Amino acid sequence: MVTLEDVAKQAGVSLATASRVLNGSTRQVGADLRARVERAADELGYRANIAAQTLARGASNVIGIVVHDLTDPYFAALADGAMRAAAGEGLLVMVGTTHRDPEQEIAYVATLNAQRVRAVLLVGSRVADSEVTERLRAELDRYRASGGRAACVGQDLLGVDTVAPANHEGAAALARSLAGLGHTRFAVLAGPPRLMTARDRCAGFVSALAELGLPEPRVIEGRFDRDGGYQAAQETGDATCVFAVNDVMAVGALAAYRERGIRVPDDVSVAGFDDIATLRDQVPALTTVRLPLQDMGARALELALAAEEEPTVEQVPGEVVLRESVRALR
Amino acid sequence: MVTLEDVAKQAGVSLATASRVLNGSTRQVGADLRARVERAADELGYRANIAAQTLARGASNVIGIVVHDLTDPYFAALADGAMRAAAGEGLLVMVGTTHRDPEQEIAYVATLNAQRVRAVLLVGSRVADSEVTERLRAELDRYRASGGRAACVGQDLLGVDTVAPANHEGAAALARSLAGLGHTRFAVLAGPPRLMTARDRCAGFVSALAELGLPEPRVIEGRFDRDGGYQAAQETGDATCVFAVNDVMAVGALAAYRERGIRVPDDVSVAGFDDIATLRDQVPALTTVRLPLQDMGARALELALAAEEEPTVEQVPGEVVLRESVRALR
DNA sequence: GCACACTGGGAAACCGCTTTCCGGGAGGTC
DNA sequence: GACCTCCCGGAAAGCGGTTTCCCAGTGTGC
Repeated sequence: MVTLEDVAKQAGVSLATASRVLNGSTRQVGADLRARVERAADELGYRANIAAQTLARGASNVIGIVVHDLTDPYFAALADGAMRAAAGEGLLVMVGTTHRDPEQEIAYVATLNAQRVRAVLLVGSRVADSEVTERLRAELDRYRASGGRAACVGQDLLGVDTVAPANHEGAAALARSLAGLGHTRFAVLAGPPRLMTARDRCAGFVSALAELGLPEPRVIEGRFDRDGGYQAAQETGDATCVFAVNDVMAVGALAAYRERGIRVPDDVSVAGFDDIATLRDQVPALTTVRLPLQDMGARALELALAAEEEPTVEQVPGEVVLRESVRALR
Repeated sequence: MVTLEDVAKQAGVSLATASRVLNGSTRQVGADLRARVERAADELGYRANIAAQTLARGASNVIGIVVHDLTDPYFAALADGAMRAAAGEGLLVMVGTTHRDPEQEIAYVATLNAQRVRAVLLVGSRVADSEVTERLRAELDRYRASGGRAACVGQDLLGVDTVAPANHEGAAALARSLAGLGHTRFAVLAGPPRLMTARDRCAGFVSALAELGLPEPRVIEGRFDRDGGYQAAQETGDATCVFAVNDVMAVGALAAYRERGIRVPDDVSVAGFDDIATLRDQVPALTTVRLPLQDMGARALELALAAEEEPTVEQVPGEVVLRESVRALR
C-alpha cells in the first residue's frame, strides 16, 4: 500500500509538500516540485487514504441515503435523484436498505453517524408508531448534535428538513377527478395503516369524497406492494372505481381483475399514485398522481446540505394524470 | 463531538480499556470497569469514529458497488442482492452509478480504492472498447495490488471474479424455443453494439437461428432502454417474431406495436430477456429468459470476499420462460 | 541599502482509534 | 514460601493524512 510518505520520499520532498500537491490546499507549490511529486505519485500508483483524510480533515465527503427497498421503483427514482445531486457536489453515496424495518433505519442512522457522513437522507414513509419515531428522532438528534445534517423525504415528523409529498391533497384531488367522472361507489386499497404515506393518501381520498357528499368508500387494508394490491382487489365488491394508494399496488389490482375476467376500465376503474416510470407502459395505462420523484430526491439533498437554522419543510404537489384505466360513468 | 477519550476520562479508565469495551477486542475487561465504560458512553452519546477505526485497523467494513443505472430494475435487483449479502456480512455499501459512462466506472474504482473499501463490485455490461477496458483493468489491478478484492457481474474481461450471465446461450435457447413454435422470420432489437451484453445476446440468438438453418433475422440497433425498444420496433418489417435483448426494450416494443394497432402476439410475437419482476404484470405477459438477478448480485459479493488466488468465473444459465407475448404459428 | 511583506518549503503536532508491550496482582503448584 | 502463570489495566507507538507554525529566500518601496 503506497502512502503519501512513500511519494514524498521518492520525490525528495517533505510530507507537507506532497500533501499540498496531491490532495489540494490553499498553498502554492513551485512548479518543479509539483511536477516531481506528481510523477512520483503516478509511478507509485498512489491513492490517498480517505479514512486518513477524513480523520485529519474532520469531515468526510460521503453522504448516506437510507431507503426502504431499492427494488421498488419509487425508491430507486428518489435515490437516483439524490445520487445525481450528490455526484454534482462531488459527494460519494452510501446506501442502506431497511427492507421496511424501522429498527434498521435507526441502526443505519447510528452507523452513518459513526461514519461521520456529511449528511443523511431518510427516504420513505414514516410509520405510525411514536415510540419508534421517537427513538429514530433521538438518534438523529445525536447525529445532528455532532454536526451532521439530515433531511427526510416523507412526513415531517423528525424535526429535520423534509420534502413532503402532498399525499393527502394529491389523493383528494384524484378523488375529485374520479368523482367528476361520475363514480360514486369507491374502494380504496389502503395498504398498511402503519405506514403514514398509505394512511395519508387513504385519508385524503376518503375525506374528499365526504366533502363531495358521496358515500364512504370501502377501505381494504393490505400490504404496500404488488401482492398487497392483488389481494386487496379481491374484495372491492361492487365499487366502480378503485384507488390503490400506490402504483405498484394498482398494478397488482389490474392483474387480479384481469385474472378474474373483470375488465378495466369497462367494469371497474383503477387509479394509483406516484406515476412510476417503469409502469407507464401498463395496459390499460394507469391513472395516477404524478410525483417528481427524482427532483424530490435531489431537493432533499440540497436541503440537507444547505442546513438552515430552522428545518425547512417543502410540500411537493402531485399532479393528477388521467389515463385509460379509468372511464367516465354516464 | 464526543471521542473515546472523553468516554475514558468520564469512566476513569484508560483509552485502551474504553476501546476494548466499546469497539470489540479479543481481550477481556473486568465487569465493573466494563459497566463504567458502557455507562459513560451511553451518557455522553458516544459514536465511534469509523474513519479513525478504519485507519487504525487498516481495514474498512465498507464495500463498493458500481452500477450503470439504479432506476433500471435490472441493476436495482442485482444491487439489492449484493446489498442483502453485504448486510449479512455486516458490511456497509457504497453505491456509485455511472449512468453508462465507462469513464465514471474507472473513476469510481479509483475513488473506492481511496476509500480502502473491502471489495468492489462492478455490476453491468462491459463495453466493446479495449482501450477503456484496459484502463479500467489497470485501475482495478492497482486496487487489487493494494489488497482490495473485486468481482464483476457481466463479462469476464477484467481478470477478476466474475458472475457471467449466459447471455449467448440464453438467447440461443430462446431462439430455439421460438423457432420451435414455427417462427421463421425474426427481428432482433439489438441495442447498442458497444454493449457486450447486447452484443452477446444478439449473437447467441442469430447463431442459433443459423444452426437451425433459418434465414438471418433483421438486426436493428438502438438504445438499450425502453425508448430504444420503442424506436427499433418501428422497423421490424414482416418479422413474425421479435427478440428484444432486454425486457425493458421489449416493453418499449410492446408499446410501439400497441400504438400502431399491431396485436401481440396475434400479429407479432415479442420476447425479451432478464425477467424483470416489475414487468411481470405486463399485458401480454412477456416471454423472456429468466436470470436470478438477486442471487447473482449476492454471489458476486461472495466471490469477491472469498478471494481465491485464481479469479473464478461462474456462468449463470438463463431459463426460457414462454408467456403470452409469443404464439405458435401453425 | 534597509525594513518589510510575501512566497514556498519543511518539521511536527494532531485527528481518534487500535494494539503491542509492559507490569502488577491474584492464584496455583511443589 | 518461592516461582510461574494468567489475567487485566495502562502507556504509548503507530495508522496516513492535514495544517499550523517557523524559517529562509526573494522581491518591493522609499
